[in-house]
Amino acid sequence: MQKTFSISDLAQEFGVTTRTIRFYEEKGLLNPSRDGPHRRFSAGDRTKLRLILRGKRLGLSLDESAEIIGMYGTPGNNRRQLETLLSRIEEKRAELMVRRRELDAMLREMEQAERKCRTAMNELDANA
Amino acid sequence: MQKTFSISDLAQEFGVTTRTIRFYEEKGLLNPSRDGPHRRFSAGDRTKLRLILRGKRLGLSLDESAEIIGMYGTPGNNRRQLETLLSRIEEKRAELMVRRRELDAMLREMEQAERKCRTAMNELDANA
DNA sequence: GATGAACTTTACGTTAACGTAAACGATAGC
DNA sequence: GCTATCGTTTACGTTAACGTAAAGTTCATC
Repeated sequence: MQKTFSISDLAQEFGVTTRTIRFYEEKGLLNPSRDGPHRRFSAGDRTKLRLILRGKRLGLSLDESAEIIGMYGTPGNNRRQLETLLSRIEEKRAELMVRRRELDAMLREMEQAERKCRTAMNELDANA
Repeated sequence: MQKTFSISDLAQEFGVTTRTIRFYEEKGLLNPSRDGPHRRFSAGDRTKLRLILRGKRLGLSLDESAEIIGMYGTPGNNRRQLETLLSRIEEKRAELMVRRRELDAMLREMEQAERKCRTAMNELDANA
């Protein structure tokens, strides 16, 4: 008795078109079950969609998001698989931390631009 | 006697092709002067290129990067212009802060995945 | 003065991520 | 039984951000 979602449910909730969702399925990022010809999305699919869209906002490609999502599942039971997974996680995490630093730098620069702007406005006021 | 850079200087320094740099000029993101037919890039151009490429890594489009770079120059002297600029800066800054929160969330999730992975490995060790 | 390296312009090609349109099926309400 | 709504598949179109190839120029150097 799990809750499921239609394609337009998800499209509306996340502000994307149904075409987008079908495209993600086509690429293997989503695996809805079928109710006749109609897609039925699980809560897991919904979560994946949320992660994909967040990844997009952060500048990740769909393939990158797929890779990251793949890291979230239950890890395998094989030693070598676990080690491979762990190193891939570490690698991605390092990448993301670099991005975070760059983002922080950009934010600081914008704060500086804002200060310059306010200073210029104050000077206008002073000369009025 | 300012230092300038050739197109291949910058291409090599930043690990992009010359085509990429010409493309950015074509789009108005860079404005090198000319030495005969050859482009001469100033330190300012170099900085802009650096900002563009950083923007790309953060998932910004070239147009978005251009907009942000435009915010860094010396602000105008007109009151209305200043107010417009200030609100655009504020808007972009808010956007970037949202991204930062999302990036942090993703990083936390990856740390969690890493812990799960390590736990699984420890269990393998224990049962050996 | 021929060669090679670095540069130029012009122009068509490519990939990711969808948009858009056509043509069709199921189902609910009037 | 007609129509509207929601879904389906198939297939070609579009945009951003370059890649790639062709054909020519300039300048140092052998």
